[in-house]
Amino acid sequence: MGVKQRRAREKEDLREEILDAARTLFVKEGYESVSIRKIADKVEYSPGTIYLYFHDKAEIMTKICEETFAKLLARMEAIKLDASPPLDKLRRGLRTYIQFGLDHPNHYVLTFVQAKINYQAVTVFQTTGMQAFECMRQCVKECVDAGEMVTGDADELAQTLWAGVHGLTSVLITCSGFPFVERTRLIDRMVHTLVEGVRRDPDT
Amino acid sequence: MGVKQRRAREKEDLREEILDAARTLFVKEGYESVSIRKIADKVEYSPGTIYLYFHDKAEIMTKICEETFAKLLARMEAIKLDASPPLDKLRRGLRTYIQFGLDHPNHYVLTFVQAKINYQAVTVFQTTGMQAFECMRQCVKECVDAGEMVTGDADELAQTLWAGVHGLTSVLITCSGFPFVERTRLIDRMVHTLVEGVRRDPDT
Amino acid sequence: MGVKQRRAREKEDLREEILDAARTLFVKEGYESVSIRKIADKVEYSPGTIYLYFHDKAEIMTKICEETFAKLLARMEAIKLDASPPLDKLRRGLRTYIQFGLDHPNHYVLTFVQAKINYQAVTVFQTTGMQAFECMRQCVKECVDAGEMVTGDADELAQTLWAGVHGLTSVLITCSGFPFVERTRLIDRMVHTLVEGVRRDPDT
Amino acid sequence: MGVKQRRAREKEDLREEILDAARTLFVKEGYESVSIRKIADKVEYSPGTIYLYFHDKAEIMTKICEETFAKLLARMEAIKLDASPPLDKLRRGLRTYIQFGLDHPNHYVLTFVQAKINYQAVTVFQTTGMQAFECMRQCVKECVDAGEMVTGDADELAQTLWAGVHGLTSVLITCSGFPFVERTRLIDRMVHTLVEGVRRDPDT
DNA sequence: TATGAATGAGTCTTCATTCAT
DNA sequence: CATGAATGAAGACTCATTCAT
Repeated sequence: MGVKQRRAREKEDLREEILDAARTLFVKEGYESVSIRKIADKVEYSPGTIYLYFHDKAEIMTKICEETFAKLLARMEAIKLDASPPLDKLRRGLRTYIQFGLDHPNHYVLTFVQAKINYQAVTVFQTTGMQAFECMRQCVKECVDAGEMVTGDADELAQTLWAGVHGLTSVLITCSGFPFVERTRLIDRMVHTLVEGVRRDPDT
Repeated sequence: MGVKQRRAREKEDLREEILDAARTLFVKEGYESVSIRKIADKVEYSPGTIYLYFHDKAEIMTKICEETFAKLLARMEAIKLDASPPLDKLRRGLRTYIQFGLDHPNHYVLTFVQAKINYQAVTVFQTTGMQAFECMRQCVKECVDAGEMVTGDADELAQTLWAGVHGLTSVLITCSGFPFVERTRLIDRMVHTLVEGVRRDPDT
Repeated sequence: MGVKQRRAREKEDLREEILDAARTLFVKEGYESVSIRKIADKVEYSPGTIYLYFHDKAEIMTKICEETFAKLLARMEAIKLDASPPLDKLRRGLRTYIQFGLDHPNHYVLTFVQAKINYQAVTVFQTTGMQAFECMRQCVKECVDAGEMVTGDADELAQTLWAGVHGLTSVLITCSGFPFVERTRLIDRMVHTLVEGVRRDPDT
Repeated sequence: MGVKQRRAREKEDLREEILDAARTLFVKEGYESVSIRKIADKVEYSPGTIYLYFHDKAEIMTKICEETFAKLLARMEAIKLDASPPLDKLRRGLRTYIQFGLDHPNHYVLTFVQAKINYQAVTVFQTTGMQAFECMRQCVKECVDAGEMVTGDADELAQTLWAGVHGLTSVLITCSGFPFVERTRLIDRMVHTLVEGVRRDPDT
């Protein structure tokens, strides 16, 4: 039985290697510009071998998106356990999202910027993707319920906050030529601005 | 001389038709997935004809980006004439940016989302693009100078605001499947949130 | 009538300009690699205009070959008037042939090297081309008749001599990288060798 | 291991078939006029397959030239072993060269006539090509050293002889329409003429 | 499991040529 | 006479995919 397991692990290993290679290449050169051959070369297997692990090129992209969402979801769900006051929890949530993008820029840009364009990995967006968004919605909901936030639809507020952090995350990753001020200052400012912007006016 | 002029106009017309067709296709299928043939088919001319109007495929993309920035810049510069109080002017600037994206979604997404990835139209980003950003920075500067805004680097603040409105604009255009709340509410909320977020605490 | 003549001359001029441009380009880049557009650009007319002067691209090549043979024939026929002793006349004929090639390397290589490959300008080879060869055959014939040459078929001898001078002419033009000894020495040597080689052994 | 070997041989076979097809077509229609498709059609494979064997069209030409020089060099080097008197050896060398061209007309004309014009296979000309020429130079040198030849630079003499035999070889192959006298007589005559032409005058 | 060979459809691009003006 | 616009066919080359081994 040991052999079978090792085989399974090895198989899983190669699968992961292929995903790694593809992700890197997709980000660097764009989905369409990456050929199966290039991926095969990078993992040092023949092009045909790729097809033993993935049905076609599109499936590779799909798997990468799924991976991304799974990773993101894991991080976001960890927030749920946070017992800080609601607004702090929200702040942490926003930071976590941005940090996730910066920690996995390839995953992030591929999934949230390229995938929407070059490829329709629709399903995963509507399942795991929504779950991740749901985490943020929860944080907002708690603030609203705690009376810490301006009155308003939790969806509306959550979508606004998400759009804000996504905006910063994506430009930080993609606009490499832009003369940004120091990254941490920008992140702090964004989080601060968004939270202050939706916070209930203290003296009302 | 009339003939020559008519000719010139017709030529300009086809040029514009090609740009329109290309823009639509690029947005729908991604730069790399759009072949010259597809563009030619769409305008109902032969592939060779495209080359009478553009040097190559890349030039088509470049021209679209230039067009976009020129349009955006025109709208943003109009803000400068606005004589409203600084914060109002800033609000108007943010709304103008978002509205521009929604009015020209193809232009916007191509230039601000795809171009950065699939293609390097570097120059125009560093010239006209920076000019457009400069408009926003000016608005921010005025608020700071008028003491209406939290103390802080104008660049830092302007970059934060831009990232915010870009975030909303891009998700509204690209995440067509997402269950957004009503668009105008979201825009209002974003503008309100960002401005309140950077505004000087009134009682300090 | 003067206008008509001028027009006719101008027309002839452009025709010649086109031939000049084409010849140069054909030699530099090869027949197939030269487009009508390149020729048109070089003479600063539109591609369509070329077709007012030549039926198609092949005809341009044909005309160049005809021109070449006409020029060659003119030079070779001048030899006929030479009243020197037969062997001297032959020597002069051989030199004239080589010199023609070196004076008009473009013409020569195009007609005698490229045309045979890229294009079949058959007719002119069999008419003017044969006339030029006939001149050489005449020279040989005179030597034979004067008893200055080894007994043998005049055709056989003439063909040998022609092959010899053609060999030298063509390698001098085309093998630009080869470390040839000084050109005049080589020409002298070739002419000397060929003539001594076919000369009647003096003591028999 | 037998399978691998058979595979390797089959691969080598197709490679050779492609070279054969290309050589024939290049000679008949000229390098530029032959498309990869035409070659593919001739060997009854798809165009893409050609690229599994050669990097690009130019490489096919390069390989043909290399093949030619290798074959020529082999024949010429065999001469070195010849123990005949110097002049006989030289005669044999000249004949060998001509015969090589007539035995491999496609190889010859491609390499020595077309390649120089349509294509720059520079390297091989300067290596193997020079080695082949060196053989002829050796033969000449031996004659000079043995006092059998007119005094003179061995390079000058060798170049003259080579130009002579090349001239005959190339016209015999390319001027198919020309009314040549019988081929063997022409060859005999050329060899005889050249050798007599450079031979030391016996009574000096 | 892995591969090497093969292919058909497609890529961007160029070109000789035509024709209305 | 001259041209600018247009095109259909073809160019070299790439690629996702299949399949026999």
